[in-house]
Amino acid sequence: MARKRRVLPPDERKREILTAATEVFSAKGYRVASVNDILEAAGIARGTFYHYFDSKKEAFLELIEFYFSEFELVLEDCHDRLVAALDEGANVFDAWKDYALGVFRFHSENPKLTLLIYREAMSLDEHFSFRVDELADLGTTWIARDLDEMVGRGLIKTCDTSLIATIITGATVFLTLEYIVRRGTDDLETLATELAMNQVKALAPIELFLQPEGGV
Amino acid sequence: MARKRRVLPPDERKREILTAATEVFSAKGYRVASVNDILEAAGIARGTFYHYFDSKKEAFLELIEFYFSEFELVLEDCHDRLVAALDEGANVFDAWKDYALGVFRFHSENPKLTLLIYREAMSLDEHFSFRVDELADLGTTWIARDLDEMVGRGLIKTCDTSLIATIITGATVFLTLEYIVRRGTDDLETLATELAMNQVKALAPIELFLQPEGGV
Amino acid sequence: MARKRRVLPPDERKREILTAATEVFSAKGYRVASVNDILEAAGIARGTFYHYFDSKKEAFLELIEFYFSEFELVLEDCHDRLVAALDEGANVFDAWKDYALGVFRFHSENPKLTLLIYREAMSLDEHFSFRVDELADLGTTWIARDLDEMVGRGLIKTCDTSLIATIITGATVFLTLEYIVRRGTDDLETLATELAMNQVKALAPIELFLQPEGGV
Amino acid sequence: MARKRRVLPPDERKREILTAATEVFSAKGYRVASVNDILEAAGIARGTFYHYFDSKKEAFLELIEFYFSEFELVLEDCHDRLVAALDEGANVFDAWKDYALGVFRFHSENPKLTLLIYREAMSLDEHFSFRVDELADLGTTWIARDLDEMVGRGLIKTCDTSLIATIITGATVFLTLEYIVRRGTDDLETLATELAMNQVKALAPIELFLQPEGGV
DNA sequence: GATGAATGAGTTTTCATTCAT
DNA sequence: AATGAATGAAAACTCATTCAT
Repeated sequence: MARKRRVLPPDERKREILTAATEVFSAKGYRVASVNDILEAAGIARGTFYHYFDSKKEAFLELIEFYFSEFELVLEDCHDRLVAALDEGANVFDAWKDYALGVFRFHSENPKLTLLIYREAMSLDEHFSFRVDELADLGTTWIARDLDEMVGRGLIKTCDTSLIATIITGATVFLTLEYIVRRGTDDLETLATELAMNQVKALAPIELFLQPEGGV
Repeated sequence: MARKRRVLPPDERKREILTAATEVFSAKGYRVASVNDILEAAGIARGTFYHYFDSKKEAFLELIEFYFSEFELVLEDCHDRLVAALDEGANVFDAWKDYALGVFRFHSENPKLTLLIYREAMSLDEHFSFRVDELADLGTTWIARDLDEMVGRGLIKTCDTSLIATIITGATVFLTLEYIVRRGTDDLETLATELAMNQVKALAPIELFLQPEGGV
Repeated sequence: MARKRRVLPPDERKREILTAATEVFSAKGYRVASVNDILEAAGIARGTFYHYFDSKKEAFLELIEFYFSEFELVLEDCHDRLVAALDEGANVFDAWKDYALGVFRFHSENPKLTLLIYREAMSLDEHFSFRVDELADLGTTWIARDLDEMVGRGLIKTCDTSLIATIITGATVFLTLEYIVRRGTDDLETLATELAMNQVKALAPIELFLQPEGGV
Repeated sequence: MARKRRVLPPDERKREILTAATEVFSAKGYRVASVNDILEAAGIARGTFYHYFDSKKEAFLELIEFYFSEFELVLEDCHDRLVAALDEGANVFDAWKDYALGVFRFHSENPKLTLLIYREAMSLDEHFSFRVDELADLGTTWIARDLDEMVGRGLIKTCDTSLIATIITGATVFLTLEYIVRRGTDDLETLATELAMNQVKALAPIELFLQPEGGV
């Protein structure tokens, strides 16, 4: 009675399902998206899904884990390049812009997954909160570490790097969601330039320009 | 087995239910939270809930609408005070800090509601997306308008105010969620100072301190 | 806190409620009609309804009982007049037409109640079936009795009077519902004439007119 | 506790459910019958019901549609046979009796469905009224058409065929419900004979036997 | 491996009825 | 008498998961 039996190498089939799941989860959110939606999107039968995943949740977690591991690699790479650049005496702006570009590029290559992650990150579903807390911290932690590095080198002023990291993370996330995910812009260069410039100025070690009384 | 019948004036009872609903929705999210959870939290019977609200969704929407209307008032007030301050020749930093303080204070007074809103705002549940898009724009729009105002007065440099507004919104939201909602800090003053300082510097009209080539 | 307290003599208030109930029940049917609908139609509060009736069902039964007792009176009266007419040597047609007219007139004066009764009579709700069976039989029984009377007098042919009574009841009910209730006709005279003529011919004692073979 | 899993071909299972639904709906009426009742009657789990029908209402509509389409076929067939018989010079009584027999036989084969339909037809539930109006008209329309045919051929007297059709429909419905559905009689022959005889006499073109004034 | 019919726990919602005021 | 807030049993429906084929 089976409609069609498309036999596929396990890995390929699994990837197909995960792609469909990304689509569906990012479009509807974890809760609203039903296994049915995924079946339809993937063009498979009910049983097939459960052959590859123990549950809807597990499929979702696999996507999250993928994002996490990839993003961590990106952050690691960005960090390495930042340190290398600073070691070579590059200016802060260029180094920082390069950093931002790396982050934006990663999200630009995975817009659906990005949307899915940030949605669910905020929604703090009891079942995922353990991972989600990590996510909230992941970017902030790396950035704070790199800010400390730069403060240590005297490239930026002494400051509450943790708080500034939160500011930068928020700015980055919102730019990503608004410009990359929502508007689908390709001009990551400009985005990175603006963000880097903004923070480089804000954190510049020289304080001359601010007069206590009167206009700036 | 029967619960004691607690008769209350309608307004009071409704407020009770909405408070319980805020608690529950912010703890679990709209989808996961069940009407049952609300009943328990509010200590009422099933019928009582439906006596005051046509549906779970309607109760939720009432909370959202409350946040929106209140927040809009706050933004309006902040704007008015900003313009007044600038008219009186106050410096940009003080004016901006005051602005940020207003926003932080509002969220500090409604941490549960704030969490709830930002969660659901991001989770983009099909049913609320119409409101959610507004939310994303609400802050950004007001801020962009005020940035334009300041650019016009020559108080900050000419820039893509819409993009900068996105940065500021992101920074504000993340600070709010991390420091006010999550850590429950009371020191809004410091938060506002840091945020204002950060952006006032970043947007200062004088460019002396940043050399195009070479270290900062 | 009470909106308005319209104090009324008990009987009048009760009649008001029953009128509203008739309206509502006939418009929606017993099951679909809610106590709420009745409250709205009667312009009273919840408690007031339950002050006069123990339950929705009881209010409904009161309407049914009213119909039954009134209709029984009508049938009794019709029967008496039929016998009297026959005693006086009136022709069957005139007597029968008069009979039908009585029945039609009663329903014409209570169209809402009639609709309500026939609806619910058929719907055989477990709770009312005991009454409903009676209703189904009420008309049929009386008619069968009067047919027997006429057979006895040799005014109509010998026949299965119970079966014929069913036919006549069905015809009467359908004419009532279609012409009186649905179309709201006032011309009961024609209706009665047609029905009487139809049955008087069908039951005429002379059989001449039907040739075994060929057309009628 | 778990019920044994009975796997069945979809068509068979669906038929099972519809049969159970007919049973339940005809016994309790659409409103009072619960999905639970159907589950019990069909020996299936809740989910199975909703696997085959989107809602209780849809299952009910499917039954209604089945009745309608089948009954229409019966009426069409009866009509064709009536015309054929008349063309061949058969007498009105035989032709008409055959007609009635067709209708009775159909209902005799589906007594539960018949009861269900007439119940709900009268109960005019808001959700089904659209279909119900059709039902009321379906029989009447076909009969009126066939009466016109016979009037045209001079086989019966000129008359208000629409009104007479209402009479015949009412008579037929009541005979069906009382004798076939309620008493479960098998003797459709007698029923058809009586009904046909009744109306053939009533509508005979010859008027000799009835004197306008005076006894019959 | 693949299929999809079957399951049932869990949810939202309705509404007749009760009872404190 | 009259009010309407409060109750909760019962109903419809959802959907992740299981399992016979």
